[in-house]
Amino acid sequence: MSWNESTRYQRPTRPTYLPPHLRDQPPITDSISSSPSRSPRFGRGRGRGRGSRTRAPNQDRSWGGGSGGGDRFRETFSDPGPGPYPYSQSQAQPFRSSERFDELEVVEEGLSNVNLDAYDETPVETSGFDVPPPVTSFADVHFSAALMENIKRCNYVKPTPIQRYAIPVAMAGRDLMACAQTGSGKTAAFCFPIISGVLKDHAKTPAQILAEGRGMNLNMACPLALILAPTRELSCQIHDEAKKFAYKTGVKIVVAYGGAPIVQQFRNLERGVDILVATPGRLVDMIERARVSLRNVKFLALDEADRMLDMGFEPQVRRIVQQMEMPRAGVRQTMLFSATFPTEIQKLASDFLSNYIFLSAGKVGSSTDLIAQKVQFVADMDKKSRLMSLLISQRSNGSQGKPILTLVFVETKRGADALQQWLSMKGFPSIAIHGDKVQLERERALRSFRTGVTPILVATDVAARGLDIPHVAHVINYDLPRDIDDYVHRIGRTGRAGKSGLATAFFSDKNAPLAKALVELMMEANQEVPTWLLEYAETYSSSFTPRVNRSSGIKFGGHDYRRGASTGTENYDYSNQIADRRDVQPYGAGASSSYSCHSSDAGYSSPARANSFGEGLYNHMYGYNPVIAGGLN
DNA sequence: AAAAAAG
Repeated sequence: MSWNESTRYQRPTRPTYLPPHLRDQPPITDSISSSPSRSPRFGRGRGRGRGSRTRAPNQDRSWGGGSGGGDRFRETFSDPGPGPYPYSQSQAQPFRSSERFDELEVVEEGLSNVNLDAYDETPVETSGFDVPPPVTSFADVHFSAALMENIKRCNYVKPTPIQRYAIPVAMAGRDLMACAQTGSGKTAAFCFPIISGVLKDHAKTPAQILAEGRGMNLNMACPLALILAPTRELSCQIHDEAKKFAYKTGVKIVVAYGGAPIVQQFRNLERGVDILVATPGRLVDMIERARVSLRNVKFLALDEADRMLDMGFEPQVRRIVQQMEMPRAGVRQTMLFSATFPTEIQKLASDFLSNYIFLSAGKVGSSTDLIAQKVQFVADMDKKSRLMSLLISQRSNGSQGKPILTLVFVETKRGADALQQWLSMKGFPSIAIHGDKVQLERERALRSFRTGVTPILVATDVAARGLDIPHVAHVINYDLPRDIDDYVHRIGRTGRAGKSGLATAFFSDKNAPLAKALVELMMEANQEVPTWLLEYAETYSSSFTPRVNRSSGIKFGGHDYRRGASTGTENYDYSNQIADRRDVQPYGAGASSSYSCHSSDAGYSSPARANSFGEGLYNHMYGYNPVIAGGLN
């Protein structure tokens, strides 16, 4: 890196005396560059020299050694080490989270064991003005050496489709609305460019920074980037992941969310923050207390953006984005990511964007055919026994004695507790997570599930979106959601990072409104649809749905709504699609199946394909149990 | 009639 550290402007992060005549002024004096450096609280902790003193003593600096420790690092990192369960790799330490979340498993494997070829065939749609061309490798992007090193450390070998397209767009400073299948690496797609952007900002001279009118602020954090997420756990996860990407770059990342002591989070902010990851409520609180200002935000990312803009969240998010000190669209860079993007939400979201590029990676509907989807008709009163049958048979088919991580979604918080207690009573090690639990319990539940201590997690939709829990082999929709988008996100907790997974849904009478959308989604993903479900779909849609209905029809987005706009004086460049080959490794030992497929019609796969490996996994888990196998469909 | 997000 060529910047001269001694002349770098260090943004203040702690109440520091500033002569009144310098406040909120762009002073020319060089006292700015020398004054901050005297304070040990200043600086961004570049990992050496003065910066390292600013690190919290409990921050994890024990691994990785110096810049020459790369090889040793890789060795440690790729070895999960001994543990009760093979996924306890966070205990190998390389990217252990710091501070109070060091107990939260950071099991994100980068995309190390991942079969990236599974994504090669993904069709990608792009639209908007002057779409920057995709890259084929991270090396094609102009990332700084430190960031590139971290990308390697995380074992990111090559970019996923969404990363190939989104990263150049983001690096070009363009606004972005991105729709990509669950588990395909969205977090990295916005984190890499943001970290890169922050690094470029760090390289600026004091004069450049002051010329932008960015003054010092007493006791008020002014992050350069803001990442919003809909749940506390997701914001933690993004924080943990972003920290790995920013390791030893000096980029400071802080997380803020409710249910945890705000003072601790203030303390974290005081140490300096470049990138703030937050849930909306806590962020608003902090802004109102004048401990955070959004005035310097240059990068805004909304993860699960469609959720952030749905009915419950929209006012809060709109307030943050439009009514606080946030620079307006076009001044800041805004990136919205989700696996689903209903048209109505796209319209709302376009308020936040300026001349944006729309990306859609994955098949229409954004469900993935890496997930084998099964639907069983189960009357409500029979659900418990059916669940038990499923669990018993997969228990006996577990590979090598390892528990099969099973995520069971229910409708209500009370229902989650009740089912979990019943399961525990019946001898199934399980734990529940929902929004009525105190934060510590929520985190404990997640950890206990991740590590396999309780291989069954009963959850509400709090766990439906974004959470990356490696090795979830089975998602059971004990209660189906009302909204097909939620279904897409729920089943997306399995089949992540190129692995295949299984999703089983219990469909009861009251789910009739979902039938049509479910059928369309399953057909899109080349899943076998039971005939009774087809009948449900037809019956319900003909007699109960006079016209296009909220819960029927494909509404996940996957296409730029501007394409359909009749006001189109603009010329969009549509449908840039790629197709290649794929190989898939399912979870579990015995049942690997792979294939390759060349497709010329832009990635729409043959019906036989998805089922071929889906059935492999399915048979692996259930094929030996005639009772269960016979009871399906 | 649900869940989530501030306390």
